[in-house]
Order: sequence, then C-alpha cells, then structure tokens
Amino acid sequence: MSVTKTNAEKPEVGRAGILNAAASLFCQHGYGGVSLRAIAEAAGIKAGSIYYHFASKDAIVTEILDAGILSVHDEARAAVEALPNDTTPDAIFRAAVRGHLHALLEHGDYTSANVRIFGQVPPAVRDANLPVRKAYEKYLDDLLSDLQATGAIREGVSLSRLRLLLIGALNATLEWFDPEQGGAEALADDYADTFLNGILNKTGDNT
Amino acid sequence: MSVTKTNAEKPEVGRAGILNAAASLFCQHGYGGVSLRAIAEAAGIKAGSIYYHFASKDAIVTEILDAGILSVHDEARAAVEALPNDTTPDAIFRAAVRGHLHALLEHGDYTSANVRIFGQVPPAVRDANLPVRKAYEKYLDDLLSDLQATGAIREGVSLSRLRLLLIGALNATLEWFDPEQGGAEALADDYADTFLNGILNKTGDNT
DNA sequence: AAATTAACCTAACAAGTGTTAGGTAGGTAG
DNA sequence: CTACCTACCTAACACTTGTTAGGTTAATTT
Repeated sequence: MSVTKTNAEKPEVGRAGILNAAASLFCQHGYGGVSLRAIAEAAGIKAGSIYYHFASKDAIVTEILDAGILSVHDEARAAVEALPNDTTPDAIFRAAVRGHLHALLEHGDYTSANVRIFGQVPPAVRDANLPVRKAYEKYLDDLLSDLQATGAIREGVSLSRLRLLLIGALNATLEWFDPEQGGAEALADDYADTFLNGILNKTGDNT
Repeated sequence: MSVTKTNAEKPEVGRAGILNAAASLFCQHGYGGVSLRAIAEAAGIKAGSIYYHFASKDAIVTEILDAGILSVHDEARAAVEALPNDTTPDAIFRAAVRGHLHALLEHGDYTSANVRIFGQVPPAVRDANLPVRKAYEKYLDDLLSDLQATGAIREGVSLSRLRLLLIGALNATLEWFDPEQGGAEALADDYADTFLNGILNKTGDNT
C-alpha cells in the first residue's frame, strides 16, 4: 500500500492525494481542527471536489484509521517472518518492535493519525476501526504467548499488560522522535533491550 | 490544586467549573472538536459568559495544559519525597512511577488533556506550556541521573531515551486504563517492575 | 463526430464558531 | 439608600464548516 508513504515533494493527485493530505493534517491539528477546505488545499483541489471521491469527511477518516493499523501490522509481521527458523525468542521480540517502529516513524502519517485522533473521532468512526485494531492486538498477543511458551518470559509478567505497555510506549515515540538522533532502527534496538533486560544493574560491577 | 479533580456529581461553578468542563471535553474530542458553547453548557452557563473569566478559548487551553503537567509533577515528587531516607534506588523509581500514574489516572482530566491535545494546539499555546513541561522533564532526568550515580542502572541504558520511554509509556495508559482491573497503584507496581527487571527470564527455571 | 466518463469547479446553503458590547440582577460595602 | 462589584445573559457579528446540486472540461469510447 504505497499510500502510507507521504511524498512531500509532489502531492499525489486524486483520491490518494486527499488521503495523504488528510492524514498529515490530522496528525498536526487533530480531528476537529482539520477542515475539508484545508485538506482540499493541501491536495491541490477545492473542497467540493472531495465529494467525488469520498462520501463525507468521516469516510476519509475511517479509511485513514484503518490504513494506519494495517501498515504497522504488516511491517511487524513481515519483520518477524523474515527471521530464520531457529531464531531466539528475544530476536523475535526485537523484530516485532522494529517492524512497528519502522511503520510508525518512517511511513507514519497514517499510523500517527490513528494514534493521535482515534480517541477524538465520533463513536461510529471509532467502532469501524475496531476490527483491524483487534486483529493487530491479537497478533501481538499470540506472539507474546508463543514467547512465553518457550519459557523466555519470566514469571510474574502479565502478557495482557505487557502488550498494552509495549504498544503504548512504541506509539508514544511519535511525540518526540527525531531522525537526527539515530533512525527508527537504533531506537527499536534500544527499546527492545530495555523491555527485555530492564534497567536495573544486576551485576553490581559498574559502579 | 483542587481543580485537578473532576467532580462528576456537582459541576463546579464559575472559573473552576469552566476549566473542569473544558478539560474533560478536550480529552474526549480534542482541541478543535470542542466549542465554547459546549464548554459553557457543560459548565452550566452560556458561551458569552466565559469571557468574564477568560480572555479567549486559548487562555482556557493554556491554563489546562499547565495544570496538567504541574499535577503530575507534584504527585511524582511527593511520592518520592515521602520515602524514608535510606530507600533503595528501585523503590525511588517505583515511587516516581506511582506518583505519575496516580496523577494521570485518578485525577487526570487536566493531565489527560495535556497528553492528548498538546500536539494539536496552536504553536503559541504549545510554546507557553514548555516551561512547566521542561521542569518536569528535568525533575525526572535528575532522578534517573541520581539512580545511575548509585550504580543502580546498568551500563548501556541511555537516560535520555529512558525518560522519554517512561513518560511515553505511562501517558499511554490513558487510552486503555480500566479501574475495574485493578487501580493505578497495582498498575504502577507492574509497570515499574517491567521497567526495572525486564521481561526476559534469566534463570531458566520456570519452563 | 457524438456520447460517455472521470475529475474536477462553483456558488450556495444551513449550521456552527469565537468573540464583542450592552444589559441584568443579586449581593455587599459604605 | 446608593454605589459598586461579581457573575452572569443576550443578541449580534463576521467568519468558518460540511455538504449539495449544477456546471465544465479533457480524455476516452462508441
């Protein structure tokens, strides 16, 4: 799905251009802060023309929300599936984190928009996004469950909370990620390491 | 600051009532999705009356954003200061997490509003919030720095990234926290434990 | 060449928005 | 009792918003 990559140099025309423009604007100004006139202008057309492609503002939003989740799900799954068969549990965890962050930070207007405006949209729009949302959650739940079954996850870690913590932490990178300070890749490694090993010094030998 | 506690039973009148109503509505609908008429109605007055108390919509927002950060800062600091003098590094970390989550989840319309709309508000409003924001960040940076100086934090953990990860993860609880499944306290303990010890099973004896 | 289609434009509509200026009424101070 | 203050109300304003219906034009199909 090439629409998930925002091309800043030459605005896409037509339907894709409208979605791209809208996703970007929703990230910046929230759901209610973006008018159809603003979207149209960013897409290089006039507001009334949007109705040739979409039935309503909410039809645009609905599509963006879905694309945002599908994108991150696809990349996390692809990263994990690209691993060799005899991969270690922690490498699997790292891959999922890497995939998620890559989608979010490098191709992220759609996913960013989802993260930022999901809680603001009208209930019907929110409900419409639930199926793809739950599918991704299930994917991660299953992945963590598999890791646990290998004995890789220590006792006392609640998987449901872990998944919520993980997604929440990863999505929060949106607010401050700066590519100048290392790319999504380096950040993913760092994050995964923190989640896997914690921050406590257990060896007592670096004081 | 009693205004940070939303009282659902009897709306506060006057200035505090406006702030409370606005904070709650911004959480639900974002910055642009909340009109002065909606705020006024929730506060039990008419929209024009808001101008007796506030110069503009943005004056309301500015005040809510600041209160949101101050609240969480105060509670984190209070939780840490309440500890005995010979407290362990991990207990200090736990206290900070507990304070933050308590402010966020139990008294949280103001902080929630900050988390949710900071990225959407006009640049001038955002800039106005930066001083109190940076003060809290510095507080956490210093706390983590002190922990590191005791040797409690393992080598390889980047403090700046850790602080960002921590705040991000904690604030993300807003999207899914459900008091029916244990209070903020239990969640704080769980989260702190995950951050401190990681999720990897290092002992290999629970397979 | 005429008809059709895709992708826009335009003007207008009804409703909504932040704000202003003038007014009201109850309570308090002198 | 009068004057002042607080905390609202109201009507109006200029502008904005999502949407609609009718129109245009270039490209393609018949």
